[in-house]
Amino acid sequence: MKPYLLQTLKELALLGAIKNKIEISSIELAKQLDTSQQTASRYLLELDKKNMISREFGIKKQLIQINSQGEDILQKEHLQYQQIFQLTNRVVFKGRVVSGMGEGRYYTEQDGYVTQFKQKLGFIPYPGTLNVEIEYIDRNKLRLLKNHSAIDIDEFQTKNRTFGGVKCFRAEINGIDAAIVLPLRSHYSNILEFISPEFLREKLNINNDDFVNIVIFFNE
Amino acid sequence: MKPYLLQTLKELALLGAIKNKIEISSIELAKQLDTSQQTASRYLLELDKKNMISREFGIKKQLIQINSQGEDILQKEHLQYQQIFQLTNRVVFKGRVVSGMGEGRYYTEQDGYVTQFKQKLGFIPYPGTLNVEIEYIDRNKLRLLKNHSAIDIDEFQTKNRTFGGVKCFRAEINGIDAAIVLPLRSHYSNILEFISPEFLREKLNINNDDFVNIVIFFNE
DNA sequence: ATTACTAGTAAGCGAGTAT
DNA sequence: TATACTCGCTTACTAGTAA
Repeated sequence: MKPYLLQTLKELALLGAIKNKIEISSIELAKQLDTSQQTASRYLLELDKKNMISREFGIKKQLIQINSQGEDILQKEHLQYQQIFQLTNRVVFKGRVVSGMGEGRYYTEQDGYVTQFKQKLGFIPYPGTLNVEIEYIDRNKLRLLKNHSAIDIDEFQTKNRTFGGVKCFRAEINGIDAAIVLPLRSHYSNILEFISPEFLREKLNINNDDFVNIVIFFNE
Repeated sequence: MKPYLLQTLKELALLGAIKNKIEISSIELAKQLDTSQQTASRYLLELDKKNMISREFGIKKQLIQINSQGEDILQKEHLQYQQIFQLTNRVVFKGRVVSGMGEGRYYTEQDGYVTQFKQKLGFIPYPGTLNVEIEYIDRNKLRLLKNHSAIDIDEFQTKNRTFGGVKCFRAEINGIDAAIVLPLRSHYSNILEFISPEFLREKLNINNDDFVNIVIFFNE
């Protein structure tokens, strides 16, 4: 979708062309878009050709209505602006499944963690973590995790050693409820570790190198 | 604001560049925008020149943050999408003050109307109506008034004649509370008639041909 | 009145490449 | 590695005007 066509579609929507036919001449539209009559006419032809709008010609002006395909595009755009300004209680990532070092299983089976997961997240994790490497471009968003208060899993002792504290956020991976765990004493990483009551690889039917969609939720 | 610069700004915002500096190379941005590295670089130069973003150059990539001017633009855009999809409980017009035929005063002083205005709108109107001719382009939105349920003022009889029913909507004119009255038995008009507890021409300090901003509210 | 074609001009694009 | 310049090519724009 060319940016100028999107703007044109938005302008038509603002004039009420989503649910109704609106009566507008190319010169009026041109004035709204601050361009020439010829350009407005061309935009309408392009939108019509792309099946974004329907047109009817009267004796004088034309009747224009945005059809479902055009409305979809506007709604997607709206969603993006909501993501920027409204839905700051969540952040969206894309990533690729990678294999862990096997240590996820060791940690997620420690009683000291398990009881806290049960209490604070409401589930006992399936042993092991699913590791997802965040897409290069989305790594900028990782710092958002530092700015939001997490669900804190406290450090604890066994007779052998100390297990460090962990931060958690509720999350979805390909639409399935899960949580991410961020060890407090670890440096910045591009890999997120997921825990879930179920075996995610099986539940989601995913393997290494598969792409997944991730949503992370912040507490209010 | 050129449409493609707006799109670029939106993409940067989606990557988190509103509150944070994000680390992004021109080639990464190019991939997001589905264009070439050179074009992405040029867009960033243009945005910088227009003071929409701030840039810092590290050894490798650049750090980019959207500044307040850029954020304003995005917020205006967001507002427009909200107007399209969310704030359908209101509609916005621009118009020009015109003189009525003097009959507004006759009608707004009829007891049969006054008591209903008091009861259903909560105020006794200042005698007379303020007439506003709706901007040509905004006339498309007038039909929205037909699709929403109004505050109904019933018809009534005096010993001399029958006064017809009227539909009302709460409204604002240049930010001041008022209401519009639409006679049921009248054809489609490009002129809206306002009533208000106060003398609007004085209160708003407006004369014929002055432009006014109108918001009309629908019940819930 | 309109819409929209033609044609000449301006703006935008990206491969190559300097830095 | 980056960013961003030059320059040839393409796309977009609008004045004039036909329909």
